Amino acid sequence: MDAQLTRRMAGEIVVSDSPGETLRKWREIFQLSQKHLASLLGVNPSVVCDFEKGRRRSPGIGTVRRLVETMVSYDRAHGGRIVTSMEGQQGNSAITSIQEFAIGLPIANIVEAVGGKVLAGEDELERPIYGYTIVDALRAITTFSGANFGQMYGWSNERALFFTGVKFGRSPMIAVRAHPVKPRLVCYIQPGSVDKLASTLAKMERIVLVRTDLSLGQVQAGLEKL
Amino acid sequence: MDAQLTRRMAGEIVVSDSPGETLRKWREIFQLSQKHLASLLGVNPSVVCDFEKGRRRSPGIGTVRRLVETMVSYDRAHGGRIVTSMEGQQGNSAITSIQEFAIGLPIANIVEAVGGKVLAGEDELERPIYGYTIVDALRAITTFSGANFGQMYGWSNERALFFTGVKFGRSPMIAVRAHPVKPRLVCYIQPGSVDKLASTLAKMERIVLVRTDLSLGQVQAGLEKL
DNA sequence: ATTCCGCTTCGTCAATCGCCAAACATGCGG
DNA sequence: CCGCATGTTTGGCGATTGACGAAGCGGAAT
Repeated sequence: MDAQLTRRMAGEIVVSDSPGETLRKWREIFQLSQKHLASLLGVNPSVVCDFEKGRRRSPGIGTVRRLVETMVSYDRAHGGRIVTSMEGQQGNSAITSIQEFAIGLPIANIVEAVGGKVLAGEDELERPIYGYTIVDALRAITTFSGANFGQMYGWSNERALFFTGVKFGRSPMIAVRAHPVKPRLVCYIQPGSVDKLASTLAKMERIVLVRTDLSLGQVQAGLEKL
Repeated sequence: MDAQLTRRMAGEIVVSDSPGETLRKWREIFQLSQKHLASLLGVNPSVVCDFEKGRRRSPGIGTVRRLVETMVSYDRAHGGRIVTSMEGQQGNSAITSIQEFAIGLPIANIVEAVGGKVLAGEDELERPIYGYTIVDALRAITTFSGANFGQMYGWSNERALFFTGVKFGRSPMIAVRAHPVKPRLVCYIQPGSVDKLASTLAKMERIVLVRTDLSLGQVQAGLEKL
C-alpha cells in the first residue's frame, strides 16, 4: 500500500549526494528523534547517527530499506498522519491502476494470474514484461486528450494493458494500433464479445491478446500476488 | 535531468524483495549484456552476475547508485532511446514544475536564491522546507478541478509554492487559504502588484510571502543550484 | 563437433560496513 | 552549578561486501 512512498524515499536516499542528510530529512519529516527511530529499529542510536553523518559511506540497501519501511509503517500504525498527507493524489479517472513489477515476468504468468484465455499471439508467451495498466475503455476514449495516451504507459513500455468496459473489442485495439508505443499484452476484462478484427490487429502488431471473465476485482487481486 | 528516472530505479531496487532480479530487469530494459555493463563500470562481468544472483545480500547504496547512473547516462550518451521513452509525460499544464530537495533547506536560502523580497512572515525564515512547486496562477484557476489542487503538493507539504502570472496577488492566497494543506512559503514571480489582503492572509496562515522581480527562467535557474 | 558467447559459480583477499559500548557534547530547567 | 535528556563522536571487532579470475555450463553459430 505504501510501496510508492517507500520506493520514492529509498530512491531519493540512494542517489542523493549526501544520503545521510537526505535520510535525516525524512526522519525529520516523520518527526522522529534519532533515539526514537533507533528504538523502533532495535539498534543503538549511534547507528542512526552514523548514517546521517555519513560515517557509513555506503550503507547496505537492506539497511536503507529497513529504515524507510520502519518510518512509514510506524507512522501508518499511529494514524498515518504523515503518510496520508503524501498520498498519491493524481490520476486521470479513466486509468484505474498503473503498476510496475519489481522483476520481469513472463506473459504466461500474467495470463494465468488473471484466468485469461489467449486469443492471439500464443507464441510470445515467455517474453518478460515489466508492469501493467488498467484502463476503462469507455472513459479513456471520451476523456483522453492526446497527451493522456502517453500516461497509459508507466515507466516501461514492455507492459500489459488491461481494458474494462469493452463492448466488441475493436476500438481498444485500434487505439493501440494508432499509438506509436505498443504494449506486449492486451487483456479485455469481461468483454461483451471479441470481434475478429481485434485478434487480426493483435497478430499484426505481434501483441498477445487475452480475455478474462473474472471481475476487475479478481484480476487486480491476481496481479497483486505476482 | 534524468534524476527522476534514476531515483525511481534505485528506489525500486532497494525495496525489492529481490534486488538482484530487479537490477537485472533494468539491465534488460536498457538492453545491455552483463559483460557490456561490466565494462562500462570497469569491473569484471562476474561482479555484475554476483549482484544479480544475490550473492551480495545487501549491496551498498554506492554500488546501486553507480549501476543505475551508469545505465542511464550510457543510454543518454547514445541517443537516449530508452531514457526518453520513459520520460516524465503527465502533468497538468498549469503546473510548471514540481521538485523535491534532497535535503531540507531553510526558507531564507530559497528566498535568497530567487532574489526575493519578504512581504510577510519574516520570523519564520529558518524553517526547513523540502520541495517546491511552480504554478501558473491564471491557468490553475481556470483549468484545475478540485482534485488537481492536491497535485500541487508534491510529496512533502513543507514546501514552497511559486506563482507566475499574478495580477494582484489576492486569488492565489485565497486559494491557499481555502485549501486544507498549506505551503510554508508562497512566492509571486513578477507580480503586477501585491494587494494588502495577500499579506494579511499570509500572516494569518503563518506563511512566508515573498515577491521576486526575476523572470521565471532566472528563478528556476536559482532553484536548480540549491 | 568445435568454437563462441553470455551467464553462473566459487575460492580468495583487502577494504569496508554493521553494530555496540562507552565517552563526549550540547541544551534546558532547576 | 548540577542533573538529565538528546544527539554526536570514537575505538574496535567480527561479518560482509567489492572485486578478481578461473572454471563450468548451455545454447547458437560456424
